[in-house]
Order: sequence, then structure tokens, then C-alpha cells
Amino acid sequence: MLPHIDPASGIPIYEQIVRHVKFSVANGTLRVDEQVPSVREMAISTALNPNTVARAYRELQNDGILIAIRGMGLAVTPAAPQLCRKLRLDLIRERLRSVLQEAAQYQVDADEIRQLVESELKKLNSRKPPSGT
Amino acid sequence: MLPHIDPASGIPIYEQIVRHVKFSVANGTLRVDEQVPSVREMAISTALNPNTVARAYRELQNDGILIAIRGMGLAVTPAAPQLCRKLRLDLIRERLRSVLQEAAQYQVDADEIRQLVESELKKLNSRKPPSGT
Amino acid sequence: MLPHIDPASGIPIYEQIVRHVKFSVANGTLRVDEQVPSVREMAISTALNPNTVARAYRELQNDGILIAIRGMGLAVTPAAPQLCRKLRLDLIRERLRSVLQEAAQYQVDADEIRQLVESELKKLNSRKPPSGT
Amino acid sequence: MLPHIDPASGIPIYEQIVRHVKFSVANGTLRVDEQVPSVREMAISTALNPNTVARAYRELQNDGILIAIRGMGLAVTPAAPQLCRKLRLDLIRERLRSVLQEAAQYQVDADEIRQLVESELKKLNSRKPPSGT
DNA sequence: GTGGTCTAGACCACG
DNA sequence: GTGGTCTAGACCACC
Repeated sequence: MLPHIDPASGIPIYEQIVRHVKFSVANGTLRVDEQVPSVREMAISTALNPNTVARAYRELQNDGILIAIRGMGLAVTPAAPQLCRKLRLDLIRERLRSVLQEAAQYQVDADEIRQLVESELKKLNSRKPPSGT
Repeated sequence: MLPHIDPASGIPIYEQIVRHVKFSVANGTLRVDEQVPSVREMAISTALNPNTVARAYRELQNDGILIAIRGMGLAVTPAAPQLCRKLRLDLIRERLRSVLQEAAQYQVDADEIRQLVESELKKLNSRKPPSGT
Repeated sequence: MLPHIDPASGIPIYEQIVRHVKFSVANGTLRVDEQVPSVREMAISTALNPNTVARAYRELQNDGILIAIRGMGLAVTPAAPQLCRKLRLDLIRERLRSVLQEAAQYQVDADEIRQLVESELKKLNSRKPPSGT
Repeated sequence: MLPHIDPASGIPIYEQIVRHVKFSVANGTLRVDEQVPSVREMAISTALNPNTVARAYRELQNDGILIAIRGMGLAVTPAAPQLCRKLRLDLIRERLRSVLQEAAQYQVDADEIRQLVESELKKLNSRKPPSGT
């Protein structure tokens, strides 16, 4: 349930929390209900400032992933699973497009790109071997 | 000679200039000589802040791509072409790796990524048809 | 007898209960007698927090709408019907004024407001056709 | 250019800033360009905390009204005027609908509502007489 | 107990 | 100079 926070990753901490929650919803780890830990709880267990956690949760509310239930904490929206599943590929696609555009601009051809992709995928797999192993 | 700057791309502007110069050297567009425009010239013609251009040039000097010739501005070093040709794929690879890492974190599997890559490559091709036309 | 609670309406839940009781008294639905359900009963049947219900009832006592009868719960006061009939339009008026003030601030002119009102009234009518059907 | 801030109005300060900016854009007071005062500037001139101003500006960026230009401050988006003009009525309509729903629920009939509206409009006019006078 | 707002002040990247 | 992030701690309304 706790996000892996890397304060030195360049990605803002609140954004890491946001992505973690979205991922968890897309994943089914978080279901439509009141499952997210309270701001204070999460702040204590991650050793982060409550404001940082609150900011992440606020963003998730803006995105329609969470909804505040007064005095009761924050719940996953009924619409969240669909939104998060859709976001998953969109977030990747957008960044990918930007990289490929640069590659194309500088005449890196399609096959070179495919090779890079395969080589990087291989490296990732070697770190995180398929769970079925 | 002028770089395509996208201030909203998330990549710092000075970094975009750096990358553009490196690719241009790898490309042969910039040869071993005094070809880079002065900070002031570049700043005016790109409507960028001179500080931004200066920072990019400073970085390029640190990387050994450019060298200051007293009173003459900045020249491409003899070692630059080799360095930049080597860098060419590395620059793309680095960005690509970052995207793929996130994809892995989101549990997008390898085949989904390959599909995204192919679909984005197709879109790029349709905009820039093969030069052999 | 049960109030329609909308936890996301911006109006505090206890306030929604208060308003519901006042309107019900104005309405004649609640008569001078012991008709209000106990805190516990209401809390269960509405799935609300008992504290929330209690707070609403406390407010209604302060307003002279309800009075505690020892061991019997809360009864509608003899003065309540008159008070509530008087309040009936005031409660609406107050909310209405707040909206119109904002509209004025946004420089929405009177005719635009009248159009909005008519269009919203029409929508309401189409959902709840006149009882004379 | 400065928003009228009322810390006791119940509406959060950052929200008052947000609405003020949106209103100013809808109005034509703020044009598509770099006109919004910097966070620090606005903070000083309104005696608010820079974070509060920043939060308002952040929200405006989320809404697509403002865009950050690195090192240069915040500019009004090309899409902003259209968005804000549309928002103007929507924000009012939404609140209005909620009031009218309550009224309908408690059998306040359409004519009573129209009378309330007219009487409130009259009160507002008497405070802010038409500028053409 | 819950989330929300606001202030204060430090630090960073970017131009 | 600009905005962005993070921490810290106070106060509030609501449940």
C-alpha cells in the first residue's frame, strides 16, 4: 500500500504519490471504496510532510480519482478504474512520442529505434524477471 | 542552423540547444571549425535569453564539443565529431530508458510498448514521408 | 420523513438535515408533536453519523423548532409551524442571494440570470411533471 | 488588477484569486499575453502569503487559463478567453440549479421563485446602479 | 478523528 | 528575476 518514494528521482514527491495511487487503481490493488490511507497516516508511515501527501490527494481529486467524504477520508471514485486504466498507456505514449520525434528529427531511423527499445526492454527484464518465474 | 525550441517540452531550453548542437555535429551539419553563432547572435535569432544560450555553450565546452578561440568565439573541437557520433544514440537511449522504466512501473508489458512504438513511428512517417521520394 | 442527503453538495450534512426538518414543518409533514425520529433511529435509517444528526437536532433546538421532552425524545414546538412557514422563503432567498451576488460580480446581467432561472425551472418541471396529471 | 480579497467570506482566498482572474479574462481586462503579476508581486501587493497566490495560479494552470513561461512568469493562454466566457455562466448555473432543486423539493412554486429573483435583483441593482447612469 | 486553508521560510532549476 | 517543491506548524469545519 505504501508508495516507493525516491526524493532524488527528479519527479516531485507528490507526483510519485499520485502516480502510485493511479497505478494501484489501474491495478486493482485499490478498489472503489474508502481504501486510501488518511493524510496523516500516510504522512507518518512515509515520513513525509502531511502537506505533501495532501497535495497529492488534492491532485487526485482534481483528476476525479478520489473523492473526499467529509470526516471519513478519501475514497476511490467509481469512475477511477476506467480513468486510470486509460491513463496508464496515455502517459507513456505522450513521453514516447516526444523521444521519437527527436530521434526522427536527427535521422535516427526506425530500425535503430527498434533496436534501442529491444535492448532497453531486455535490461529492464533482467532487473525485474517475470513474476511467473 | 537554428534549433527547434519547444519551451513546453519539459526539457530545459539550454538542454535543447545542447542536444541540437551535438546532433548537428554528429550529422555533419556542423564541421570542425568556428561555425557556431555567437551567444548574442543566436540569442537574437532564436529570441531566447542570452543567458540561456550562454549556459548551453558553457555545457558544450565542458563536454569538449566546443572550444573558445580568443576573440573569435566558439569553434567545434576536432574531437567533437567522434564524440557526437557516439553520443547520437546515447542521447536517445537515455530518454527512452526513462520512459520504459515508467512503463515497467505501470506494468505495461513489452508487447504493448512495441505497439506504441510502432504506432508512433507510423505517425511520424506519415508526416515526414521517406526522403527517397 | 427521511431527508435527501447529498454529501457532495457543499452544504454541510447537518445543515441539510436542519433545512429538511424546517421545510417539513412548514409543509405540515411534521406537526406539533413528538414526530422526529431519535438520533439513533435517524442515524441508522440514513446511514449518517449519529454526531451529525445530533448536531442538526441541537441546532433545531436552538432555533426553537424542536424541544426535548425528558425521556421522550424531541418534539416539534408549538411555535415551530409559524417560524418555519416564515423561514420557508427566507432559506431559499438566502441561498439565492448568494448566487446572484456572484453573478453580479461576474457581470452576468439580469436578463441572462432570468434566462438561466427559466431554463432551470423548465428542467425541473420536466422531471417532476405538475401533480395535476 | 488586484483582486478584492475578503478573508471572511467563506470562499478560500486562493479561490477568490482564481475567480478574479477568470472573471478578468472573460472580461477582457486580462488579454492573451504575459499580464498576470508575478507570484511575489501579487503576494506583496495583496499582503498574502506567496504560497496562497501560487496555489491560485497553479489551479489556473490546471484549468488551462494560465501557462508558465520559464523564468518569465505566467501568461494567459490563447484558449483562456473562450474558456472563461463559458465558465462564467456555468459556474452560476450550477449553483442556481442546486437552489432551485431545493425550492422545488419543498413545493416553492415557480412564481414564488421568480418573485424572489426579481426582489434580489432589485436589491443588487440598488447597490450597483447601472454604469450608464 | 477527517480533510482544507493559510502562513512562514528554505531550497532548487531556469532564464 | 521567475515559478516549483517541501517542510513545519497553526487553525478551521465537519463527522
